[in-house]
Amino acid sequence: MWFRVDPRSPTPVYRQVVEGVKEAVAKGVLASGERMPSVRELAARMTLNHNTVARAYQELVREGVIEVVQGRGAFVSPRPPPLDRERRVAALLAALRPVVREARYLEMEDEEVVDLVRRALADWRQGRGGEGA
Amino acid sequence: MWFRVDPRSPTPVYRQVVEGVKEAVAKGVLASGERMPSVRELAARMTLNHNTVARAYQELVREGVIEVVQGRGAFVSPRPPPLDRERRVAALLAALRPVVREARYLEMEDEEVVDLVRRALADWRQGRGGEGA
Amino acid sequence: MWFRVDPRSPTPVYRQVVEGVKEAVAKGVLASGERMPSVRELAARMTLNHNTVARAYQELVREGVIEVVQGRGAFVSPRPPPLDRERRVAALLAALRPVVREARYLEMEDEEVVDLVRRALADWRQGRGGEGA
Amino acid sequence: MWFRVDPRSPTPVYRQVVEGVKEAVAKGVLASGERMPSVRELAARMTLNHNTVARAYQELVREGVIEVVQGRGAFVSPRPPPLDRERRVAALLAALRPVVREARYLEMEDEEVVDLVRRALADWRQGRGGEGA
DNA sequence: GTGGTCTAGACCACC
DNA sequence: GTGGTCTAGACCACC
Repeated sequence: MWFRVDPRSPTPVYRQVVEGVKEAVAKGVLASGERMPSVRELAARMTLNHNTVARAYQELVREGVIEVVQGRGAFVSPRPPPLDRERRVAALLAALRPVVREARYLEMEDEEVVDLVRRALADWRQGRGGEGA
Repeated sequence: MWFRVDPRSPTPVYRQVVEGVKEAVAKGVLASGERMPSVRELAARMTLNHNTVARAYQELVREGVIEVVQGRGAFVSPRPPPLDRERRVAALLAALRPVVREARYLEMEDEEVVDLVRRALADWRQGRGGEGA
Repeated sequence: MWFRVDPRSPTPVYRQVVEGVKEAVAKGVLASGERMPSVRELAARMTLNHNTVARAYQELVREGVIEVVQGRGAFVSPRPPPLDRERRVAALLAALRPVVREARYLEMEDEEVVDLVRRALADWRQGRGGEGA
Repeated sequence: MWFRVDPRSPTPVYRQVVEGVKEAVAKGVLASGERMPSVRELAARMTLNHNTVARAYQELVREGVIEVVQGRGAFVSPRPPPLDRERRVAALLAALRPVVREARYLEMEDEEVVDLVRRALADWRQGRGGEGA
């Protein structure tokens, strides 16, 4: 599969599936319009409960990552339209809050934080951004 | 109080208290060595149960943010020693992963992400980093 | 159960549960990977509150003794990796301090102390290491 | 003073005083029959509450480490008679239990544990066994 | 069914 | 007065 799931992680399994799929899309492993495996197929392949995978798919639909066509299966969505994107950028900004808070607690300089971000971006590119939640 | 708590948030209330206190320390609202309100007083002021606050204090002790003196109360710690800091920087890097993942999913350029981070850092400085958990 | 708990002991009950479980693992009563009784089941069997047992389990997770799998229960961990072990040896050394102090107060010779330790190790092997906290 | 006390330690202050005095006796800093400072004097010198020191003295009497002579003050006891000693050796053996338990959990060999004990004994002799509880 | 969290209220050791 | 622990009972997310 394009990602792994750790049942011992504190992040719910269904959430890990959601993130795993998004990551696969981000990395181009799953292309726009590509057909997703069925809920039961993915569940079988990853030895997960199909209810768990179903819930993940629901969430992915809600987040606009995939689309379900009646009786024909699920497909990777085209990239979200600009408006939606704005909302996501806002979400990203919100996601940065705990990071900034911790950085401030550690009395890090702005540039130190920025350097760390660049490093995180580079890590990802080198494929080292592979697992975990 | 220096922070708010949302009982309907998925993050547990005691965790929100932990983050709230760390944020207060980061912002200088709580100074090194300053006396914390007693567990019961904070609980009363925030209309939480004393057990919930006690758990938060224990977590804060474990994270080195506060220190408890026998029957006298809790006090804000002096800043964590540099060694401890290293471990925290690593934690910060880990905290950046989901952010990077989302950014990649949004097909943002590195510099776009960096700009967003700079904005988040600036927002904080302007005191707009005030609420949420 | 594989251990007993003394509600009047100065060591908190939840701590006694932690030690009891570690002892069971050390003795092989609980094998690596084995499923732990559920929090509520153990609580019922020991006539403790489920909260107390839950706290013990959380502590055991933190110490790497058990692992919790989402909605399926807790399991005994594989043995801690060597690195972690180093830290534990240090802890063991620290735990020896009060023993040494008492021995010195009793004016015991080094070899007397060592003999006592050998005896304690043997006692354990003979299963006489069974009770107390 | 012959020892220090850490108010932030989880071990009660009065207990630290007890251990501190025993350690001083063990090290010969306080000799048999020597006069102890009065409760209030020791409290003043260590900036502790006199109630705390009083409690420690009570405990020291109970353990046979010091003796109080009506109106004349407290004195370091002569070393405990052999019978008493036996009881203490038993106590020492009991104190070894948690150490043995942890060692067993770590799957340490007997000789490894013995070596660690020798090291702890040597550490003490080199005066490195000075503080902490 | 499984663990995790929270309130409510009591009790305890320590200072 | 201060933090720590425990029982009782309710509720929740996850699988």
